[in-house]
Amino acid sequence: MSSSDRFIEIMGLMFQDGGDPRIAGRIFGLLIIEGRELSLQQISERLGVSRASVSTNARQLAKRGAIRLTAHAGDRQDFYELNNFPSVDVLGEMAERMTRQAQAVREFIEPIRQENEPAAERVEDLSRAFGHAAEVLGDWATKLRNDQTNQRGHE
Amino acid sequence: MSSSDRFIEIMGLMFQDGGDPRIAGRIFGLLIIEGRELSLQQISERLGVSRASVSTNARQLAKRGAIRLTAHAGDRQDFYELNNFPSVDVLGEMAERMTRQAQAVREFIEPIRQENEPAAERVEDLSRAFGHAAEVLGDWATKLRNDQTNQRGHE
DNA sequence: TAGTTCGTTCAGTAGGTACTGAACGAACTG
DNA sequence: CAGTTCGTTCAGTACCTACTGAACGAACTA
Repeated sequence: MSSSDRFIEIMGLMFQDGGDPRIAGRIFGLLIIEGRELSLQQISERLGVSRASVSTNARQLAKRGAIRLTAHAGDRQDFYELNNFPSVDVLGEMAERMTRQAQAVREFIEPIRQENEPAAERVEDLSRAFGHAAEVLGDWATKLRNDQTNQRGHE
Repeated sequence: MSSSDRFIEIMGLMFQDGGDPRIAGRIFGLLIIEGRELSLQQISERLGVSRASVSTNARQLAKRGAIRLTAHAGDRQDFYELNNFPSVDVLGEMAERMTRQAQAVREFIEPIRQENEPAAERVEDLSRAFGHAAEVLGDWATKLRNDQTNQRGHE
């Protein structure tokens, strides 16, 4: 088993550790190793998993911004490849999630204030923490994008 | 069902959504609402779950820094309460995890370079991304801690 | 000593996902 | 038209983990 294969498995375990499907991590790892677009079929064969799983998980990864779907005229196949700056897109997704959570928590502040004033203060703190997290993540993503754009521009 | 109870359930679902046990989120939510220390037994009764589950999940939350274990002379019970700055500790934990991941990935760079030079570059990028993430999270935690310490100090 | 009250551990279970295989629609070819 | 090759969907399964209940050790009391 090559180091590349082991790396792919490690990525699977990292994803699993974070509560995501192992296959998603393997797809991500494979696309890092290959560095080029692969068809859904190729991914399926290379990883030894069903096309159904690849379809589901690759779309999930694309939604998160880690990889992207590509297409070619005259070819019905879906290709997937590593996004240019996967970390940027993943951070953006995390920021959105934090925003949603901040909003969800915020809706409880006033109702809880009717029942328990000090508790409402703590809930408000939590909502602010989520909001702040969203902000920091968003800024970070922006900074990363600029850094990487400049770096590439100098090549 | 009160707004506080609904809030506790929402926290459970948020944790579940993030890949953590629902009970952990409920404990966290309960301690936010109560704003004081509760014994393991009290948490168990209030949430309607076994002491075993509370034991396991509360220790997990304490390990992550979201809550903390407290004790009193002459009382064998374990009490848990919200940490002063839960977000700070949670960020610190995340930073540590990123550091571990950066390290785990870094170990693959050279072996992969032997097999596939360009792939090694991409793996190195990933390792740097994790390392950078750890750094940003650490800085953020430090900044938060200072902000909050100052804020409290002025009260 | 025996009995109580803690928290923890662990085997077992229930519930929920990850994954598969089969069926399907769409887009194409001959 | 039938046949092929795509991707997706969905029912079924296999697995995994969250949770429980029981058993246990520790620390205490009587």
